[in-house]
Amino acid sequence: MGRAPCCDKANVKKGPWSPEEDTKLKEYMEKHGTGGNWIALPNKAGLKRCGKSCRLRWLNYLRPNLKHGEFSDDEDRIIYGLYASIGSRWSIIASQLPGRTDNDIKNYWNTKLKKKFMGMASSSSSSHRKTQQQQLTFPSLLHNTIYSYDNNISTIIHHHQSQKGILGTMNNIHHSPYRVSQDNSLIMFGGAGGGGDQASCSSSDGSKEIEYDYGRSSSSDHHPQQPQTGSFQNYNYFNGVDENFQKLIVLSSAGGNLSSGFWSETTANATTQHQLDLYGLEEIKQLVGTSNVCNNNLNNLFNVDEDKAEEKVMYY
DNA sequence: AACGCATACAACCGCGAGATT
DNA sequence: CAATCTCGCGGTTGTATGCGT
Repeated sequence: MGRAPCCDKANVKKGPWSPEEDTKLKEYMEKHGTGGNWIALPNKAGLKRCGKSCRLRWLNYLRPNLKHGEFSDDEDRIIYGLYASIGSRWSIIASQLPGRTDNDIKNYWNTKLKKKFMGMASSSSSSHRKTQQQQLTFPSLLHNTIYSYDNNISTIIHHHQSQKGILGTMNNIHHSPYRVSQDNSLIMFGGAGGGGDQASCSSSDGSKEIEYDYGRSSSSDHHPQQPQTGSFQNYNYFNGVDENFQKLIVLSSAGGNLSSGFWSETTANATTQHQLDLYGLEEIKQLVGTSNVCNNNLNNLFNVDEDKAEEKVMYY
């Protein structure tokens, strides 16, 4: 009882596009556009291709103003930062990089950036062996990055924009790493529909580090104690901003495995994990102060009805 | 020169969400 | 309100090219 195929697979060409096909598609698109229907487009354009294939070819290769070639350092920085915050949401990441496609960025990440970053992360995760250079390099990429933000959270941003330490937030994304410098506490917004938001705080040498392992919103979410290969372990992310925060507060939407939140102490011999306590919405509002995080902001960030009180808050 | 492996990137596939019927 | 359709997304695969031996 599978889904009906989008086209007659027997009569469509697959594989690489020829220059002639490219020309046909390009000319058709420039004259007519999609007409709101990719499925019907191949017939109209005289192409023996599946509509999906046409769409992909156009979006990833033929459409105007696409950038090809090397990614700049700025683009690297943005990809790093966004992947750190939201994971592999390539379309959202692409929306922050004009001229780049999600496919481009995905390929670039998988083939180059991931290795570059994992090298940095693996060396930094052995925090005791961290060099000063490593501590400085990665956070400095992100330190002053302020992404675009929507009006719903502008209050927060404006309140803190002038203060050192703000890492920024992203348009329409409610999982923004975020630091409240007042009273030296640090708040991180986590939250994804299916759960999978993990955050931990580890302390090995007296300093505090945040490990924010942003999982995927699926039932296969990995456990924070077992960081998923390829996921972002930004030990240094906050560490580079301020090592002296006193509190870690994680705000997250309903669902998921918030109860698995923990912080850990690591010594040469062992790692001791400590469960995080859960606090309710009202409590966190008292802790943080509604001038910093107002109801609307919370609701917008979490996209839930406050009355349902589904938000859970971890407070360390 | 030939081979095999690694890399880069284009393209495909299945699925979920939202729109439409 | 259910069934169907289309779009868009993210994971994966396929293929061309580069590089080392």
